[in-house]
Amino acid sequence: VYVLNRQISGLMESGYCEEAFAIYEKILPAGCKPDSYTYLHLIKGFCEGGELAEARKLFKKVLGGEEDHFCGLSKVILYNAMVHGLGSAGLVEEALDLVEEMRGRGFAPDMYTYNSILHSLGKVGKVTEALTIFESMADQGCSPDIVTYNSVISCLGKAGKAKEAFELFEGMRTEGCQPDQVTFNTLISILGKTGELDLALNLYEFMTRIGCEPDVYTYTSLVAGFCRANRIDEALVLSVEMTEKGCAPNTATFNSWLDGLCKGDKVVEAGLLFDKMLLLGYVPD
RNA sequence: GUGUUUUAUU
Repeated sequence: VYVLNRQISGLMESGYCEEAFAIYEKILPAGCKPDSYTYLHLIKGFCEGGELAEARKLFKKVLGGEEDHFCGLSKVILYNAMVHGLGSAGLVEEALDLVEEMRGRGFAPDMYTYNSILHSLGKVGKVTEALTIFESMADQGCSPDIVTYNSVISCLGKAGKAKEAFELFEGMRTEGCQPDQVTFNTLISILGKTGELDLALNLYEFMTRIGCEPDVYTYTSLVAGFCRANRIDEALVLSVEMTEKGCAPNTATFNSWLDGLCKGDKVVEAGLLFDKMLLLGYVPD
């Protein structure tokens, strides 16, 4: 099963749902038995591939009946994967129903469950609902962790509540939760959208100083922010700094650069950069 | 030995 599971997982990663499922169908004939990993990879892959119906079908097959194949942890992981898949597809109500179902069967939601739900609420703009759950989760035995804070900060930022996002940034520190690279990247991105670019630069320096290395997310947020504000020269300075520090750009970074060049009426240069991007083997999206 | 959650561009 291990080998076949790895194949399923690999095919799913590359978006080959059908092919992955074909491997699954070969498990029994091969004299093996699908295990919880098999179903996790299949359910997760189908969800990511937008094949929710297939994911639901498998989920029901393996957890819908009376039979009990897997240990509690495996079942919680499968529930969490399905909750996340539904939530990411914008089906928050269905995801919440599934959380109720797991509760009813005696499986307490864990950090993954809460964090997935919070993320999907943020994604559909249900900030109030997210905050309610955020504030009550500690009573349910799940104190917010770094992922929770980062997710809710991002959710507030997307809702245009930059002030509240920074209040939560303070809040997490008073609760003894150390901000990490993702926290800073999230905040820098928010500041890039509100146009508070000098504050963004302050945070960029600060994160470095306390040992959080800026990465491609940091630089792409900064470059995009400066381009948005038509401060192309500063975007360029940051781009040079990025490469000097050995941080490789990716397609999103190229998109920001192209955007900045076009905004700066340097369409010819944008064309040249695009050619260079292709030459370097980057795939435009 | 394969395990589910958070951040960037348009």
